[in-house]
Amino acid sequence: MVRHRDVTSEAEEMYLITIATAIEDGHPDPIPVSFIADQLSVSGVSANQMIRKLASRGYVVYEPYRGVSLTPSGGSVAASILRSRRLWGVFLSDRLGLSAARADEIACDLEHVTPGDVADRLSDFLGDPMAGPRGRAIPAGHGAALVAPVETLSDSSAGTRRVVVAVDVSAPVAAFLEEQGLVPGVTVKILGVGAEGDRLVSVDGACLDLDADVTDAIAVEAP
Amino acid sequence: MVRHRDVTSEAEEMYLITIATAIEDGHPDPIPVSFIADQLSVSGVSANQMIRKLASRGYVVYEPYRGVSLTPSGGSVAASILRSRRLWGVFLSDRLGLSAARADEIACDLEHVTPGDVADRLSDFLGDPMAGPRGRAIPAGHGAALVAPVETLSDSSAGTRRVVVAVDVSAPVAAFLEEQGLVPGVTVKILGVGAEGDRLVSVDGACLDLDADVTDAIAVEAP
DNA sequence: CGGTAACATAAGGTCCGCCTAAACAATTTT
DNA sequence: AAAATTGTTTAGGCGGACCTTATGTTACCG
Repeated sequence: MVRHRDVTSEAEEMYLITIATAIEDGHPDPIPVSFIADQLSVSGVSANQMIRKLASRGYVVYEPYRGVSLTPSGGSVAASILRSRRLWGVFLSDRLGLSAARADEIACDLEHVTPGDVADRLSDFLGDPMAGPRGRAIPAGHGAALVAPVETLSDSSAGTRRVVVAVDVSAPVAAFLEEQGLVPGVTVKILGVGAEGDRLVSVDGACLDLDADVTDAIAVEAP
Repeated sequence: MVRHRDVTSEAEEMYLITIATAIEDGHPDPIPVSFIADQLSVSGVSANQMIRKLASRGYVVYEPYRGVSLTPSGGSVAASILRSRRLWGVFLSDRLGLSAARADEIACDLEHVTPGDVADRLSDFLGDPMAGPRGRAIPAGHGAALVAPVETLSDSSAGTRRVVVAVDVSAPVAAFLEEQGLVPGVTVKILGVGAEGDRLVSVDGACLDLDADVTDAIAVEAP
C-alpha cells in the first residue's frame, strides 16, 4: 500500500519539474539555483544540496555559479510527471468542475502518485487532450519531448571531445567511474575505439578503457 | 505546491484506516496493535509508537495489551479517507479500465491527497456510487458513518461512571486536563452537576470541577 | 582592477517515520 | 504455578528533506 517511490522522491520530482517548466517558459538554459529555490520556497542552501544530489544521480548537470540543466533522463522524468499533472488538471477542471487554480493545486499532488500507464489511460479517457487547463502542452506518453535524442559514448568516434551528461549505471560501476573523475559535467576525449567496441577515453588527463556496455550507458553531448 | 498535510500525515492516515477497515471487517473492537503492525508491515515497536502518538492526539483510544479503537474524530478522518479511496477505486476501474487490484493500489496513494470537497465532486461525477470496486461501502461525505453518536461528559448525570474517549479542546486546556489525569482511556465518576451545568468529577481519586464548555468537549462512553 | 553582491559550501540542527536490541510486563499454556 | 509466548517500553540509530549560521568563492560593474 504505502508507496515506495520508483526512483525519485516527491521532493526530487518537484525540483525536476521546476527546472523543466522554467525551460518551457523560455528561461535561458542553465537555470540559476536561486530561481529554483525561489519557486519551491526553500532556502538556497537546501536547493543547492538537492541539486547536487540530483546531479550525482545523473538527472541534472550542475555548473556552479551558472545554473542547472536537465539531462535526458531528468528531462524524461520531468516530462512524464508534467504529463500526469496536466492530464489531471484537465480532468479536475473539465470533468469535476474545479477552478483552474484549485485543479492545479490538486493535480500537483496527484502527479506524484500516477504511474505512466495510468496517465496513458487517463489521457485516453479524456480524449487525448493536447494541452492542460492553462494551455501548456501535455508531453507525449512515450519518452522524449523536452529531450533531444541521446548520444552515448558508444556513438562518439575516436578523436572527438564530449561532455558527459548522464551516467546511468549500477552503483558499483558508478562508484568506479566517479573515482576516475568520469562524472556528469566533465569533458572527455575519445582516444581510441577497440575491436570489441571498447573505448579508450581520457578524463582529467587520466586514461581509461571502457567496455562497450559501459560506454552505452554514458550519455554525452558535443562540447 | 508541496503538501503541508492538514492535520494528519500520510502515515498517520494509514494507521487510522487500517483500524477502520479492521473494524469494518468485523474484527472484535479493540484491534490489537500487532495486527495493525502486520497490516502495515512495520515493526511492533513502530506501530506502538505511532499509536501512542495518535492516542495523544485524540484519534484513538489505546488500552495496552488489549488494543486500539477509534475515537469519533479518528473515525471521521478514516471515513473520509476511505471515501476518497473507494471513489477513486470506482473511477480507476470503471472509467479507466484498471484491474481491481491495480485500482486499489493507485487509489491508496490518491486518497491521501484528495480533499473532501474534491471527493464530493468525484462522487457526483461518478453518479454517487454506493460501493467501491470490492463491494465495500463508500462512507458518506458529511461526517458520521463508522461512528456512533457521541456522548459527552455534559450528557452524563451525577453518580455515573464513564470512560473518556476523546478530548477535543484547545492546547492549554488539553494540557491542564492531562495534568489532572483526564485523558482518553481513563474512567471518571461524575460526582455532581452544578447549577450552571458545571460538573464535579473524580479522576484517579482526585476531584475537579469542570465548566460546561469543557465537559461539552469531552467524549465519553459507558464503561 | 578592485570591491560588493550574489552564490557556494561546510557544519550543525530539527522533525518525521522507521528500524534493532534489550529489558520488562502481561497473558496464555501446559 | 511455572514456563512459554506475546506485547510493551526504553534507548539508540538511520535516512530524507528541510533549516540556519557562518565562511569561502566567483562574477560582474563601476
